[in-house]
Amino acid sequence: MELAKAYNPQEAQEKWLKFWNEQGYFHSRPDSRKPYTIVIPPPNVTGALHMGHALNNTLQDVLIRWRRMQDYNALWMPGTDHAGIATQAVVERLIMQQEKKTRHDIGRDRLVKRIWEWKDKYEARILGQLRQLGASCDWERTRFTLDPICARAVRETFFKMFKDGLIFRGKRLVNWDTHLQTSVADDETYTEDIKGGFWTFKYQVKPDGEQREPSEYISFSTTRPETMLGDTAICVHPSDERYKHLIGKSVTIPLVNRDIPIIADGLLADPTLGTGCVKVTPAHDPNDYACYQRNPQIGIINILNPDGTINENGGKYQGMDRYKAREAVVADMEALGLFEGREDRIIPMKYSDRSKTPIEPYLSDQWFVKMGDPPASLPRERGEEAAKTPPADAGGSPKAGLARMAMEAVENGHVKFFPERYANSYLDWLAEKRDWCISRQLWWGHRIPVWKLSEDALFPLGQSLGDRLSILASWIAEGRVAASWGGTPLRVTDDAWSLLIDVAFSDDAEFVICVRDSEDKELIELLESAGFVQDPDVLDTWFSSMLWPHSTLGWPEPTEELKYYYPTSVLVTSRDIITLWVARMVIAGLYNLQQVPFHQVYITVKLMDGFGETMSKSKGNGVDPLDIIERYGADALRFLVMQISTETQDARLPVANACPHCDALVPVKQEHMYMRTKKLACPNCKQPFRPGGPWPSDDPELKTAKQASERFEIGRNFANKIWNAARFILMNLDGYTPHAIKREELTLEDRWILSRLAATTQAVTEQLEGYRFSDAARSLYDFVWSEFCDWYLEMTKGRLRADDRETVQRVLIGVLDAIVRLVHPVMPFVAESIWSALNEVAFERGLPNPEPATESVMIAPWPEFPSDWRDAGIETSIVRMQELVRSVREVRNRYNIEPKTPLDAFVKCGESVAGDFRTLAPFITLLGGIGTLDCGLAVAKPSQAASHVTPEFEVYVSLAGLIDPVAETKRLEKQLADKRKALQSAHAKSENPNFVKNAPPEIVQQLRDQIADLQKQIETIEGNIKDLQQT
RNA sequence: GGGCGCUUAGCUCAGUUGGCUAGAGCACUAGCUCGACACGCUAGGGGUCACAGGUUCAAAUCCUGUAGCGCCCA
Repeated sequence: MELAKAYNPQEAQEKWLKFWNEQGYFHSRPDSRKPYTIVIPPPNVTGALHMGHALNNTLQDVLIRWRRMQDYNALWMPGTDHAGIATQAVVERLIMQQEKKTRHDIGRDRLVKRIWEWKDKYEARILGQLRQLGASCDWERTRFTLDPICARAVRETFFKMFKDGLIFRGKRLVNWDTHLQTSVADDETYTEDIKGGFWTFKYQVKPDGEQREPSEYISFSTTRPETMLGDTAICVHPSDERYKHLIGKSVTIPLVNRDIPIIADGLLADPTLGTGCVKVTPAHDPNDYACYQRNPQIGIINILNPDGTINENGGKYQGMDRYKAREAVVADMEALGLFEGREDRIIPMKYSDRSKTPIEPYLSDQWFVKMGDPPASLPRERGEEAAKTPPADAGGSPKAGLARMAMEAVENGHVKFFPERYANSYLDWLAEKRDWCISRQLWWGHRIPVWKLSEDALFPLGQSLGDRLSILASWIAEGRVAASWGGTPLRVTDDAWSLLIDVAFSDDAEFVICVRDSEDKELIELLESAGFVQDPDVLDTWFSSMLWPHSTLGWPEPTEELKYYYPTSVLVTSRDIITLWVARMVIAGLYNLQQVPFHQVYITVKLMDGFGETMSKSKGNGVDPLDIIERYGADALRFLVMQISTETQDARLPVANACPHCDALVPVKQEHMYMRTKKLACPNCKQPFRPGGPWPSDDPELKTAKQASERFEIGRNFANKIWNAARFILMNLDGYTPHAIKREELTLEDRWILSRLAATTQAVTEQLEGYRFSDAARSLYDFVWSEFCDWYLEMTKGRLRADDRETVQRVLIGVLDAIVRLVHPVMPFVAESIWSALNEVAFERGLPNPEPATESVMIAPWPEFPSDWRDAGIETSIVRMQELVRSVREVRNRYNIEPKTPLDAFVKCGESVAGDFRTLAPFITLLGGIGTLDCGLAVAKPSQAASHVTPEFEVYVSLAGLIDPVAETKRLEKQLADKRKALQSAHAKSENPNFVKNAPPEIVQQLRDQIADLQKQIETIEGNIKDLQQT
């Protein structure tokens, strides 16, 4: 049988994806085997997958395919994330472009419908990309964070937390996007330096009531004068002598005619900056807000409407846009003679990534999850289930809050990070125990299941107060709702009811009810008809993502899957969501199930472009995995991913444009990014093209380049190398019969390759166990290419032409079979191609005893060989042979001698080395192109010869009539100088008495041996130089 | 500002707890169409391991500092 001359990745991908799918190999269901589970980090449905996703998912597939071969019941759970704000913003922008309408124009229901359509489209695209990559996900189980199963988990978790008092309502300074009119998370903003101003104003200090002092002024500077309208204090440093006497006095803000105090705060005011004195606007500046929290007596005033105009607190400026108000404030202050100056200044300005408009810090009502520990004096406020702590698997201390529980899971080793150092980011972040703001002013997401009593609907339930309370009490008792009043969860106890009544008549505190089941329509209707309205906000996307490891398995239903697959085995993700996602998943797992969601977390490297910049679509330095798969094949992409997955943080991937005319690769330069360059001339064919990038549409005039990177060639070449090794073997299988192999039938080189195979198999297994992907790729590459192909295959060529070739055929097939299995997790397509070809001609195969093969390599057992196959002696013999062969080849190359002209070689060496060489003589002569090979202690060196000296043998290649004594002498002298230098440093070391005293004996002995070898080699080379001069 | 990393050949990267004369792939140079493979074969050139100190018998490796770069958190 004969394979095609080169491996065709496209053909293989198409064929095997279909086959695997039809066979159902990706599907897993609980059985008696040990489970191995990975949940995919769900990609956002916002857009298509990029190389970073390809990297992350390749590694997961490698692990899944490998463990599946190890007879684990492997489940890879796929799915996608609704990615609240990102997806909504994309669709809103699209609608604006196409129809010039805002979300308010089209309304909530229609917008959400449009986003679902977007989601369907991109989900299909993303899952298609994963399939092309070869991802062996269990597609039948595909989930979406907004589907009914996940929604149920979200609802139940929210309800539980609400009931346990872990969810509360609070004020918070948020990043407000005045354009989209929503808050955005910190990671949805970016900062740019802009030209701004730095204004200095002064206020008159109010004299004390008793004393009548001459007027004194206090000066301060600001980059945002309009916020003056919301100032509630002037702040100085407590140690600042200039202002000490003013602390406790007050000033009047003339524009709104309000008195504010002068306070001291060492954290906010910096005496070395400007006037040393700052204004405090708690509602519109994070630092000022922190100051307010330390000094709550100063109060807090919000001056902005959601659209960025000034509200009623801004007095006569009400209704003005904030930037118009800034001008007006400056002008008015100047008119009052309180303006002292303005200078230009570069200011870091925070922008919303979604609308590209400036962010305003804005105080608003939000829902939070409490992360800290409950106060020691209070009983643990947890539901019955969670109260069973400490969790069986997590070692949570009984009084731990959510953050503390998750920290303990890592501290106690229930969750391990690879590389270990990432545990620090996790622990540091959790240690802050900052409450988590979970509400988002969006329409796309899980709606917050809380109903509030509207202000004008008092006493809504039933006829009398008693009826109302008993209805509510019965709902709470049935577990259908949880309620809170003024932030205090209500329980059906006498004490709690009396508390309720107190609060109800004393305060305007909010009365809120959380409904457990979205299908409890009757109850919801009753609530709404009684004047309750549902909170319009949705939950932060991470609230549903944190449940992913158990929501996908059907929680809160006690499913068979949940019991079998949870906790999962490992999470593979990127380091920038350790806090946002990983930590919260641990929290959710412990809270809902008392068990960690995964035992190990592998953090992948981050991909950079050739300039060390992170890849992004907007820069145009990103790469579409499908372009790479099309150009180099999925196996090539996957191999590169393995190769760059080292323990360090970043991996650079220089990107090039593939010329659409001649296919030459043109490196991407920084000036091409961000669509800055519209047209490039190909340096090869001189034709113009448009560089790849985030272009919104095709250009009919100018073809756009696809992106590529030379670095994928290594994987493509490697796949082809394996393919051709298989091709060679399959061409030489005439007369193959399966049979057990006896050790005594094996030749030296057979035992060598089996020794190396056993070593490689063990190494790769250990490397995968330790997530050392790059090392595993290297082990495979070196063994297959540099040992099996370069040497062993060459050594079999003579034997395959001889009559007694059964043994070598069996060894060849056996090693190939093992290679294909070892390579399969990384390069499944080329592996399956070779496997199926082998199945046709050598269905029964394997070492040491042949067995019928499985129908697919996917379900073949992972190789494992007896450790006594390792043979250090034989490995040394072969290494020695390789050096001999290389030294002869080197002479041939140096003298430019035709490959066909045989060279005579004389090897002076000890008897045991000579014995090895004689055994291997057929290969040495073949591989080195040697005519006569003479070895032994008594070998005479030829008069005109090139020489090569090693500690164990000296080679002389006869060069009668060809030798150039001058050049040869020069070369030997260079060698001599190197050896002498090495000897000198070795001597210096060995003569140091401390070395002998302190170094381990084997190191000392090693050095002595080395010195002896060097001395002998130096003598020999000196002799050879002398001989050369005599010819 | 705090934390975590990185800096080794022209480029991209290895270098496991300090221990032979620092490696690989690509690129480069020279030579090979000999039936597995030009996505290849053979050989070669190329590095003061960012810099400055220190610890040690011994430092690319450990410590301190400096410079540059990246990421996370504030």
